[in-house]
Amino acid sequence: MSTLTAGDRPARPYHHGNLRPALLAEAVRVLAEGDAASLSLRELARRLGVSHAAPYRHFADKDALLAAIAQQGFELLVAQVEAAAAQHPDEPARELADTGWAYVRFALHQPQHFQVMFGRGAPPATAYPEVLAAGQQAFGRLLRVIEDGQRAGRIVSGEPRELAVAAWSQVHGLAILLLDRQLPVVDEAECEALVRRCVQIQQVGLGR
Amino acid sequence: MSTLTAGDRPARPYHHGNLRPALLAEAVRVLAEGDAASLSLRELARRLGVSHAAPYRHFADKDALLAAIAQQGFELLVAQVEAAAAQHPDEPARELADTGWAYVRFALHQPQHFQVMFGRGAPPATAYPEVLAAGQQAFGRLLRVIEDGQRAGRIVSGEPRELAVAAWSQVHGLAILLLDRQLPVVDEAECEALVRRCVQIQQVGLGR
DNA sequence: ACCTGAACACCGTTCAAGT
DNA sequence: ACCTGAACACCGTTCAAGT
Repeated sequence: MSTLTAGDRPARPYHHGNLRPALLAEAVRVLAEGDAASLSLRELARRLGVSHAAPYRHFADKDALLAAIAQQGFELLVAQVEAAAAQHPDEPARELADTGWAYVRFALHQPQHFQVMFGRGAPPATAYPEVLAAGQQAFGRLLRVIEDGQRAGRIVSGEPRELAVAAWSQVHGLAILLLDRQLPVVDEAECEALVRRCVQIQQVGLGR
Repeated sequence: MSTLTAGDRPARPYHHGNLRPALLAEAVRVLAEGDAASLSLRELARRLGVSHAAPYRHFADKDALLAAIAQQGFELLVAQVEAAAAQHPDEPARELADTGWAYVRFALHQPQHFQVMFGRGAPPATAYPEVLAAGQQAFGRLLRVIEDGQRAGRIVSGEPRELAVAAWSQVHGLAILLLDRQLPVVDEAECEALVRRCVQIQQVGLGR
């Protein structure tokens, strides 16, 4: 009874060794169906066939679990933005537009991560230095696009950090409003069109 | 014992009549110290000296209470944006900048309302038609600024709704990032400078 | 009409104790 | 080293019963 014969599959494969990654993966799965507030450590433990106290061996508390997911998210975001920016390195306008759309697409495709990274029940990033660092790396990537564009004479001169904040806040706002369903958009194609149009407006200028 | 003499103050003034507004006011007070997730109906009831079941006489559930606060928030926002926009009706660039700053200032000064209106544990606006309508009224106010500017020849031509979305997402992104402390800003003066600079960048155009 | 008290099914977190 | 089980102090929500 207490030993497994060859044909048996262990009923709870997470008992030893990989509970931490299993908790993270399961959390992302649960987040896909709800928000961070309705995610519970007890439910994760239940799903993984482990006692409700077991997660506390791997995470100090619920916020620490969320912070780990946020960090993961920033790494994914950096990778995707990087890939988008790399496609047209000598067309700054297009590079910026692709970068912006990659940002919003990430928010729409990985809402679980995005929601934990920003807004709602997200743990205050300031309390988790690794998360803060991951976020700044993503910002740094955008900064490079701006600086390259300035060198190529295709982006207005000015403090690059300010221009990057302007560009970031634009796409960040779009991502949030789209996720909150505050904009009348039905499918992803419409999303992309809207985002590219807004980025274009920002490039050309709203005033006259 | 069971009657109040002239000098007595009733220990629980909310027992009859005004529990609903009292709950809303107390909720805003509690939200000032935490987020929507950590607001509890039981705590509100406790603070108001009422049983934990009493709130359910006035709100179907916790989300309904939050939706009522969100609606209040949209009304406040519309009033403040309206006041800002009215100051320089014949200088569209300035009007747009003032409107944008009024939006972000609202988010910074009334974070309790802003958080419930957008993101985090906010009740899905789609479930509360009054909230949706209040939000659209705010958007409509911005739309008017854009259209007036176009008529005056100071804002680029194009679909006004698209231009309004671009402007909205810009300031909305700024508001969220500032509230999340993702931007290195220390006081309100710096916030205002940053917001006005971003709005200016959007007006002049990022590209060249 | 409005409020109470008990009840149910949940949480996060801690801690002694087990293997 | 990692996990369990009981325990504590909370939740949201419902419902019979009180005034």
